[in-house]
Amino acid sequence: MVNIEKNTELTILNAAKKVFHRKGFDGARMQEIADEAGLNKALLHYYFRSKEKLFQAVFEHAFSEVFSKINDVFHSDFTLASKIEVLVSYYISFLSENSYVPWFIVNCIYEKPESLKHFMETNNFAPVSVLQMIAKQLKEEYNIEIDPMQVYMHVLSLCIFPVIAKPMLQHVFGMDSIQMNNFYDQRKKIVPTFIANAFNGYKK
Amino acid sequence: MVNIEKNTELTILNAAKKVFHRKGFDGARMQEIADEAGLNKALLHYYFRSKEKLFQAVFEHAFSEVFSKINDVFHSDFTLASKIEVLVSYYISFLSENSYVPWFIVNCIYEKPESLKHFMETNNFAPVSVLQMIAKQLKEEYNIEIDPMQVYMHVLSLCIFPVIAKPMLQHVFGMDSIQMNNFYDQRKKIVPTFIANAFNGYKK
DNA sequence: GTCTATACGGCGATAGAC
DNA sequence: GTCTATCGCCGTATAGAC
Repeated sequence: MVNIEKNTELTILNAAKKVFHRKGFDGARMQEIADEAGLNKALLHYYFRSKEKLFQAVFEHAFSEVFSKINDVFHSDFTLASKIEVLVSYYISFLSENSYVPWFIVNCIYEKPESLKHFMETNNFAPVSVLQMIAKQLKEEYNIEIDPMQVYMHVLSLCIFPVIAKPMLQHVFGMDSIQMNNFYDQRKKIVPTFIANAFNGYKK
Repeated sequence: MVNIEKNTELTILNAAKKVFHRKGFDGARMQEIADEAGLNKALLHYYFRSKEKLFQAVFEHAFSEVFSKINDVFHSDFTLASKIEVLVSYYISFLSENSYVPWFIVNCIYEKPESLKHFMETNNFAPVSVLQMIAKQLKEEYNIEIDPMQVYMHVLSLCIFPVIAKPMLQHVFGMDSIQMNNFYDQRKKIVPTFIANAFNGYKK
């Protein structure tokens, strides 16, 4: 592999990202990361003391990439339906092109829950305000009073699960890559419509 | 641990189930399974030749437990809304009490896709007929014509993802076990209502 | 900073006594 | 069938030359 990056540290980090995303923590090998980076195994330990530390760096990057978007969108100034439309569209695009990311995050949380705890402590991430925002808009725009956490879960589920299940769709239903792309592309319209229809259903 | 089971093979299988579900394939240790079973490591190899074979046995059990229910319900004789209500209620109960199962299955599919392939080949599992059934009922009962795979994914997503995300809910929102139980219990009503509302929304 | 060589431990698997 | 002891490999981490 050609070393395009300016410095070695970044080369290692990018290689580690690829390998951890493919294999998870236990499955990844320092040797494989070294090969991917076109460097020597000893260098990984020179820059990041241990496999653990290297993993932590990769995890935090992936986690904030996914979760910062939610905060941004929900604290903007649009209707709930618009916010959901933007969020769903963004997620389905981003995640279906990086389909290892949601698996990676979920996998981390089961394999190494300390990673998430560490992330939560260092970045002071405040997801509760998102819930308050949802509750407020549900009440004002639809006159619905249900646990905003439930709605939050509906939205995340409909975006994230189908991406996690990608390999299952391939193997169980034999979908090829063109069918997959169509499927995710259609979902960008279908999911916001589905949610909006559901909200309107409560009104009557 | 007390050996309650009749035969050793079953003792090992149950221990293996617990450990694989906790740690995944790479994370699990044959020693840990032996300890969990209250038996010796060598015995695992006596009954199941290798770690691989033992894993395969555990995987197939978990996978068929989850997927056979879908087939049963969708080939029954009720309205689509009723089917979904039954399925959602069953899944949320079963999965929230066995929250490692969905993670385990997803994890397997990323870590060892051959496992799924092997399962599909030995049990001739036909999920396409479920899709045809959904399409038929959507048309007849709601006059909706959308890709049934999309609807199928909506249902699975809303059931399975919140269970996969359980550890995230605990760590990010600090929910305790009582709050979690309430949350999943409420979902049994909220999700079928949500879906039914959405379907009715297409009518107008 | 980057490399080669190697120490050290852990884990899957097997041999062999009972 | 069940156990103890041990082999042999592989993977993380480090020592040390350049």
